[in-house]
Amino acid sequence: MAIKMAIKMTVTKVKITPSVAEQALIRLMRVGDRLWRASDERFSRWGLTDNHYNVLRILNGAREPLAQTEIGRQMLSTRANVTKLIDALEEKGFAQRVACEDRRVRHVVLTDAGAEFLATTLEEVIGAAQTAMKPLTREEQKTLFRLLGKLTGDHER
Amino acid sequence: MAIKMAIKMTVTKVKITPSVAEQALIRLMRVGDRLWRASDERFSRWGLTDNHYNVLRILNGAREPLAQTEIGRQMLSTRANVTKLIDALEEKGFAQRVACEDRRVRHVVLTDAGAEFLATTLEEVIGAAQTAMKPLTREEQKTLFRLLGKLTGDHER
DNA sequence: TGAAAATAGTTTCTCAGTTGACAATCAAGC
DNA sequence: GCTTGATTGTCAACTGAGAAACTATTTTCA
Repeated sequence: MAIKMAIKMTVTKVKITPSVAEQALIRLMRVGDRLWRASDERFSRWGLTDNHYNVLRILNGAREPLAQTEIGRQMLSTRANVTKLIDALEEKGFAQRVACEDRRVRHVVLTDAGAEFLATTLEEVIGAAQTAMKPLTREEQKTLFRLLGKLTGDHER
Repeated sequence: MAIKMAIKMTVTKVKITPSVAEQALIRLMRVGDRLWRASDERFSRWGLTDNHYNVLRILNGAREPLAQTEIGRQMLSTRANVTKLIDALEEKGFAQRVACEDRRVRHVVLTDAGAEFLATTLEEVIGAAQTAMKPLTREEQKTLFRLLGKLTGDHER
């Protein structure tokens, strides 16, 4: 069916011919968004957000107890938000705040329960990553990794 | 200063050796997140979110008036959210709802003011995209685009 | 030393976005 | 035709994150 009312319609359009750069950028943001959503959905089944899980992984990877600020820095989040994330993780028994010499800071450590949770869920999380990346060959995955790194200067590390 | 209290610390750790797939996935989500933040900050100067701007671009690219549901579908957002986005854009005079034959649906069109806003801001937006993508050569940008498309099946379109 | 600046964490407020319920309208099947 | 089921948009309640103000500490340096 043709749309009839389009006769007196505003036809002012801005001519946009997206450059390669912009097309790539848009697709990148789009794919990232989609992945975040999928990830969020997965973790919500465990009553967590991906950010909570992220904290657990960071704690697990740390050799020493981390200050909350440091956690926030690693995950590009604010101190205020870290406070809330740790509150929730403590409530669940997955993390614990411990005192620090510097009485301003509170260190956070993974509890045994937190480690166990990580261990039991890890398989699924990794599996999901594998599935998400499956359309790409191993070489392509490496290329993607390298290009993304180059994009943000991370390839130097 | 060494941390002393680490003596009776929980040392339970889960051994995680991230696969190539997972590393690429994490970096992808991370980069996407960073780009969204940058984008959000840019648009906030105009009193908009990137999603508002996204709607404007979608409207601009459409040949016919779009139903709100269709807009939501294109930008992976919910109907309820589209309602609020359009409310805001109408308030600003950048978009307008028009009646439709099917009286359930409300079509949305870009107004002249909206088109003008797009035109005046486009240069900066495109410039920002160019800057963000600058670390990659044109070839690499294409590769990135292709790989991302392959990842989500978009390369078929 | 002691006052000012800096830092860590918390709290409060706000905001964009999602979920779920709802009314209005259309489509399908009997 | 008429009723049942789908679809569209809206509203209210909730959620997660950010910004700014605040407290408690520590550091700086005059």
